[in-house]
Formats: sequence, C-alpha cells, structure tokens
Amino acid sequence: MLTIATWNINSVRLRAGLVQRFLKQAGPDILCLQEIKCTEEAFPREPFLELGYPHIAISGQPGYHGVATVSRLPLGALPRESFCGTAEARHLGCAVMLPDGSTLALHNIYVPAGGDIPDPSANPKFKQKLAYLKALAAWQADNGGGPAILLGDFNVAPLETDVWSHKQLLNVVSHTAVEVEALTKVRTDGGWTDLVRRFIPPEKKLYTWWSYRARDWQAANRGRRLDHVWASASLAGRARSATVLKETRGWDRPSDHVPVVVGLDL
DNA sequence: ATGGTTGTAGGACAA
Repeated sequence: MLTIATWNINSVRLRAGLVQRFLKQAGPDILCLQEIKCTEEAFPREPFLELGYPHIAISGQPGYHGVATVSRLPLGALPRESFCGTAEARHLGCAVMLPDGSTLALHNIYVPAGGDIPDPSANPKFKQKLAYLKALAAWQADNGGGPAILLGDFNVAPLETDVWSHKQLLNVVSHTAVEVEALTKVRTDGGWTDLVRRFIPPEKKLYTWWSYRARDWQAANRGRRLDHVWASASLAGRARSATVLKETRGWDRPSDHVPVVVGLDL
C-alpha cells in the first residue's frame, strides 16, 4: 500500500513540530505541503530527514505561497507550471519512483484563494483564481496518460456537503457557482476522480478547513472542504482508503487546514 | 450585518 497525504501547513518553519507529530502518527509514504511560506533555501529539511523522508522537492518564494513534496520514495522532477502567468510558487510536479520500477506523476498544487469579492472585474485576485483554474483545465498531466495524482489546496468546496451552509456560502469565494463550474471542468476535462468522495459518501458533510476567526472552531463547525486528492482514470480503481485527520485542527498552534490521506494498492 | 485570527515581516497584505 502506498499512502499519500496533502496538508496546507500555513508556514512549514513555524509548524515543523506539528508536521513531525503527524508523520509519526500517520506515517504516509509521501507528504505534499502547501503554503510553506519560505524559500527553498529556508525550508527545514532536518525534521523530515530524521523521520525517514530523504527525498524533498520544493518550490518556494519569500513570505507567501510555496509548495513542497517530501517522500520516502525517490522523486524525479516534472516541469513546473504557473497556470496563471505569475511567478508565484503554486505547483510542483514529481515523478515518484515506485518499488516495481514504474513511475507515478504527482502534482501538488495551491490554487489562489481569490480574495473576498467574487467578481473578476472588481477583484483581480478572483480573476487570477478563475484564470488559474481555466489554465489547469487546459493542461494535460504530462505523463502520457499514465498513472497520475492531482492534489493540494484547491481553495474550492465543490459540493453542497463540502460547506457548513450551501445557501449562506453561495456568494462567498470558494463556493460560488463560477468557481465550482471551473473546478468541475478541471476534473472532467482531465479525467480525474475525486478519491475522497469515493470513500466518504457525497451525502455526508466533510470539511478540511476551519477558519481561525471562530471563537470555538469545533463548536461553530463552519468548515469547508478545500483540500482534495484526485486520481487519473487508470489509477482510481487502485484506491483503497481516504481519511481526513480532523484532530490536527485541535493541536497546539494548528494550521487552519487538516491533512487528507489516501491509500493506493501500488 | 459585521468582525472575527493568523503568518510574514517588521507595515501592509494575504488568507
């Protein structure tokens, strides 16, 4: 079984201890991080080396954004995409070398959050988010149709059950119709399968993010499912599990996102 | 309806 996790960590330097706690507990073979908020040079490598993750790929920048993939298995490099014409570090593609000698294309993405106003003509950040999703839909995972995973912080909650209140979030960035349509086009045009909803029924409420701005995040429970793991058609049938590790949101000085872990029969 | 918090950086901005 190959296990892969994704987690928007909201500063990997500040939360290296939390990441270690998660790795010791869940022990995934590969962890994809978003919002590392540091450059490649400033990335804390030692905590991962200590726990048996010697393969580390990083796309970073000072202060904001940034993605990294850490792995027990060797990683080859795949071309890095911008998807929105900016230099922001929001994508990292790796070729995972599997024990049988084959490779798995693993694309770790951090979709722009999109600001507060859901109007591309009034809000450049929302315009950038829609452009990113449009470019992502047009992009083909450069793996010759082989097995591929697309995962990360997509910053869109597509289903009604992916938010605490569908009605109250219809005009809130992350759950507007135009974003849901754009993300759905990415999934259908790319032939991707939402692995998490294969194991947790779409009828069931499911969140991976809870705002820092609630007095009591757990009592309010106003969450959204922003973090996703998708598989290519050839790989989807090999998925065996999907788990959301909600308890990490209750850890000391947590990220506002929690990890999502999938298991694949590879 | 509004404001609520966190991180990076060392003020405003992103989320």
